[in-house]
Amino acid sequence: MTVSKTAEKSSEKPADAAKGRKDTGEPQAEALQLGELSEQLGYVLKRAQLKVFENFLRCMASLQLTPAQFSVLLLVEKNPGRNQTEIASTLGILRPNFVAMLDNLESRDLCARIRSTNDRRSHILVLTDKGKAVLARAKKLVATKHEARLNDLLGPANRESLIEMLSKIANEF
Amino acid sequence: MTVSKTAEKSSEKPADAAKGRKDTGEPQAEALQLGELSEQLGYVLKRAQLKVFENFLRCMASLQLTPAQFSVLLLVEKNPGRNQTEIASTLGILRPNFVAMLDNLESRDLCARIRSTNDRRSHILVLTDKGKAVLARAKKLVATKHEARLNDLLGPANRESLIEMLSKIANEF
DNA sequence: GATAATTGTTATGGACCATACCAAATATCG
DNA sequence: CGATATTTGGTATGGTCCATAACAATTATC
Repeated sequence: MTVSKTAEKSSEKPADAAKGRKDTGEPQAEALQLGELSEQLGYVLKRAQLKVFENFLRCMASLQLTPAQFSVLLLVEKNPGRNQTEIASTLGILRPNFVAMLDNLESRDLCARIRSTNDRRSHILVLTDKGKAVLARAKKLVATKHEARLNDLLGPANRESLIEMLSKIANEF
Repeated sequence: MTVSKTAEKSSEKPADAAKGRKDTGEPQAEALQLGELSEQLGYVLKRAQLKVFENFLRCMASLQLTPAQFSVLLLVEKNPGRNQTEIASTLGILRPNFVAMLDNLESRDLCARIRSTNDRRSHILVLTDKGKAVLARAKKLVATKHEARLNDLLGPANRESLIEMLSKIANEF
């Protein structure tokens, strides 16, 4: 049981040992200067992404869904009857790596592979009833506990603006 | 040398086989619906981060610097005389994983470990002359080829706004 | 009907991340 | 002072994610 304990301690937040501590009077070494790093797109982007994923996992702890798994369920629900290759490639997942992922979801009875009658090579993907139910609960958790945090932090207008800019980067950079 | 070839082919861009292709008239299956996925913060954030890192690596191909290595050089330059633990923890890198990274940079004569005279346990980190020169060139490449792209894509005002919002998320989410 | 292409899969290796543990050096405290 | 605890850099190790090669079954192509 070392893993679960590890997840809570998390990896010591960067610049935390240096920045955000109350001065207790000890002769602590001065904090490091981030310098130009705090203006680097990649740096701040990666940092933000880690924080968001971390928060996502906490919010979904009761359902045991990772961001990747959630995205698969969302996509399968929106596009029922597609095969593994289509779902995987749309998410940027390579087919070999998608196999274990589906094995997991299927073993938990969240989705199912069905041999296509048209093309007996391919597996059609469908959400099970349990999968639909879990996804519905997941959506609510994400909306109320996760995405809501963004509104609290940035406000609705900025939130929309942020998503839009990130989409633009993801598609046109 | 399979790695470098791999980096160029990249992993097939998501939603590319479905979205951005000219209609050639073939009876292609219709594109998948992204649905709520395109509004998910984590999804679009991760996607954007991958694109940005990918572009960063291309821009730095001549210098062979990864984003992580670049951040180390930047931080050491800004904070000379700090030891491994301080630099690593500020960047969110665990000490054990920082060792190989420094071995690499040191073997390329970009930075050096110096035994501290005060505390003979710790290694003070310094950029070598070559390290300073390489970093200077790296900064120019990043500014002109990488970060400039963001201005072209979003405009200066939005760029600033984006960085600010991402910083806020990284620090307060 | 022979050959090529596609689908799901296995095996495998690399990159990155996290933990446990160790020796040397230092700090702490009786 | 000396025993004990802490810190630092390091090794070993395992997990997860990502990418490639190769394969059998099936389908498409010519």
